[in-house]
Amino acid sequence: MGSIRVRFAPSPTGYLHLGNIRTALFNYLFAKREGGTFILRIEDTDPERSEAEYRQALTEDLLWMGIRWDEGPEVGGASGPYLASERFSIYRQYAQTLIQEGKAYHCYVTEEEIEEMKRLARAEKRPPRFDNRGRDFSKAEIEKRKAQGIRPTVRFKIENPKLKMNDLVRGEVSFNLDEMLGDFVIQRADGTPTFHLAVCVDDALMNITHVIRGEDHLSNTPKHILLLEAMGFKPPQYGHLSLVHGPGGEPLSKRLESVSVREFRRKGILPQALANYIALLGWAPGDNREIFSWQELQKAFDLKQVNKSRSNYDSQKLDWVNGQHLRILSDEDFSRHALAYLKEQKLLRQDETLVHKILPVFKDNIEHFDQLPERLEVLSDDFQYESPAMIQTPEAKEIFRTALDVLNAGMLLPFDDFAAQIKPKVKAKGKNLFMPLRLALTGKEHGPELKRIFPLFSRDQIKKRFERALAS
RNA sequence: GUCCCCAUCGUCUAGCCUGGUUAGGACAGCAGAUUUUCGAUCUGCUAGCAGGGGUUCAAAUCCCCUUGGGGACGCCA
Repeated sequence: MGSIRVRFAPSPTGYLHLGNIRTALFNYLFAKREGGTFILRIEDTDPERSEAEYRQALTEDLLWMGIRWDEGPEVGGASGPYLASERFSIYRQYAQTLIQEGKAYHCYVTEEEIEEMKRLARAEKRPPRFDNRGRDFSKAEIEKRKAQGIRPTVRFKIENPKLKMNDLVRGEVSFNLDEMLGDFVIQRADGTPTFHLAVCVDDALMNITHVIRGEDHLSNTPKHILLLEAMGFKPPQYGHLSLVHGPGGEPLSKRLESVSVREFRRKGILPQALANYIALLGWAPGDNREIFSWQELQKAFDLKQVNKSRSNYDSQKLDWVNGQHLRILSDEDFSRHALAYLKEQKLLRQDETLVHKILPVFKDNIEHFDQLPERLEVLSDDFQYESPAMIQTPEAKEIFRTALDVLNAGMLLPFDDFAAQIKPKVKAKGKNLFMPLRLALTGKEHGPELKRIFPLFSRDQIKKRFERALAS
């Protein structure tokens, strides 16, 4: 089945968020599993909202995730161009043909009239659908409106009131179009196409076999099927993914920064961890596995097992998944990824070789990379103490004095032996002994095991730190 | 309002199609172990079939209704 062709067709009107990237991922996984083709198409049909910056960000985010398109911007392909804005003349042709065949018409109804109509409908508790009034304006009426300077839209005629489809994830779905759909606009008064015309023409011309998209498009699907058929094309198979919502159940929006792909990058989430987590939203492998590598994910993912109900984003579970992925990495891979992150986010403040050497120490200890800069403060000699009170007690001072004595008495010992020497000479023990030691050495209450941190410093550095703690 | 979709622990889910399970796993929470500290790790515990009616010897599972949630109803996508 190498003939599968899917597409991800975002509009460049904001940054990609969790829901968008999930749709992209499911398309990608679905296609790759069958050896199919994944196409990226930019749906910038609305010049007013589309921005080049977002287009750039979008491809960057996709690539970061590890999603590569076989056809699309930059890479090209046989069905290009892949920017809707470069295809306007094609859409216009199809609109023209539909008009000639009597399947669409120039509509001289103004936006003001439609507003008024909808307002009325709502007031009377009727569905606010277009009443098709522009369909049979008389010649005279049209001439009159033309004379007033009204530019027409092109509307597609809805003729079939009932429609059934078989959705890849939801099964059989039927629509009663009579109640909900009026003739809809396929070309704006300024001659630009609407999304409906563009997707249908593009999907058909690009030979898309499966359209996997968000459930918000489910009610658009009858429009698309009707349009496609009117143009003489066979509609693709549709699959509508349930939407992901925020932690409180609120809908995700492109303005919600906390769920944007860029925010996850900033936070230092690994792309494979994000993919792993996102895939688990609405899909489960059937066994009890939770952690997947990219390869395992590609192998295991099956659109048939995607469930129909909505899900909520839970940052705690994402963090956990990311932590698991971090721990799977070898020390070397961890350092490489972490360093790349620090550089990308411009957070590298210390000597690179030194940082590279110390990084593995934190591998078992963090959930995402943005916790690193704070941890790396141990490398500088003048860090702030997280809880100054803890090193100012008489017991703490006693510990520091003893530590200095031990240091001065002989050579630098491994941490366990070092601690063992201090222990019998001071009153404090357990937590009360180790917390002051940790504070004096690292300035923090949390961190890796002290015996891993200890060997990274010279005897002089250690001495200085205890002297400083003693003086604080 | 109308149409469409959905409904298992607080959250993500398995089980539903093909009725018989102590309703399984994970995150979070709580407790313990370990680490002479925190974190990480390990073990255990708490917690769920939205409600009502059918069908059936038997219903999370099949059917209907109610309720709740979501989506669509744009010259946005």
